Amino acid sequence: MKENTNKYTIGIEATLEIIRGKWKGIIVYHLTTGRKRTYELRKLMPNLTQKVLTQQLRELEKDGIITRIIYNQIPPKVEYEISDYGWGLINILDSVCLWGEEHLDKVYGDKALVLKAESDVNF
Amino acid sequence: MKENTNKYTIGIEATLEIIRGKWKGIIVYHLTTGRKRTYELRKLMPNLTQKVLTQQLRELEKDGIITRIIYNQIPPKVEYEISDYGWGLINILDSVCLWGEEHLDKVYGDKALVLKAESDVNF
DNA sequence: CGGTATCCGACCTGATACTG
DNA sequence: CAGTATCAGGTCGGATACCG
Repeated sequence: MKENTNKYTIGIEATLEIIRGKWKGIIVYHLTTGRKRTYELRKLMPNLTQKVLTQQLRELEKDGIITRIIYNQIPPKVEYEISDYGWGLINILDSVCLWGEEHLDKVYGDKALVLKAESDVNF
Repeated sequence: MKENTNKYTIGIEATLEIIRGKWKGIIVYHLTTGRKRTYELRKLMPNLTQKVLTQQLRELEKDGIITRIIYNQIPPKVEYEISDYGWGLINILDSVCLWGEEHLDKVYGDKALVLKAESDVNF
């Protein structure tokens, strides 16, 4: 059943719904550097299991954030890419990320900066 | 035990962690219109139980987003207010909200606009 | 009035095994 | 290589009852 369709009161809820998934932020982050194959994503996120990865990718696809490109061949090949629509969200989230990093600085001090240095992109 | 201190890889994770709670967005939203007493918040969000409200407020407080003002008196009086630090986040989230609203338009069409009209503030 | 304690169910995530 | 199925564990939110 579950007719719990209590829709959002404010825009933030809608956005949150989309990136709430534990890994979605990181997945999208990795896609900002370019189209990726499934196993590439797996290598980039070793702690993320196949199942959950697929799951989260499906949701992101459903929300129109990413595009799934299927090469019909053997062995299978699938690539994921941020859609034009998705880029709109990402550009916005960029400032959120900056805030988040500053927040980390405040809360954890320098420790938080370690990982930051590992990437060029902010998001 | 649980030494799962796998800290964030990117800023977005930190921010998400803060507003991930199901009600946090809405709570903060209501506080944007000014300092509120506990029972005022409860009236504004009838579907939110006392326990969860307190819970989410505590977390927001821990993260420095809101301030808890305790009047030491009988009967008790407590007020919640967005901190200066919290406003920093909110200003940023504002553009996220706009995106969210547009997303709603895209996904649900006009239906999504109903609630939008009920408030002056974007967030 | 504001908050804590306890219990429970739903959901989300993860481990493992298997399919085309 | 990419994805599905199944099952188990943890976390979160919600209902209820009680305390200062």
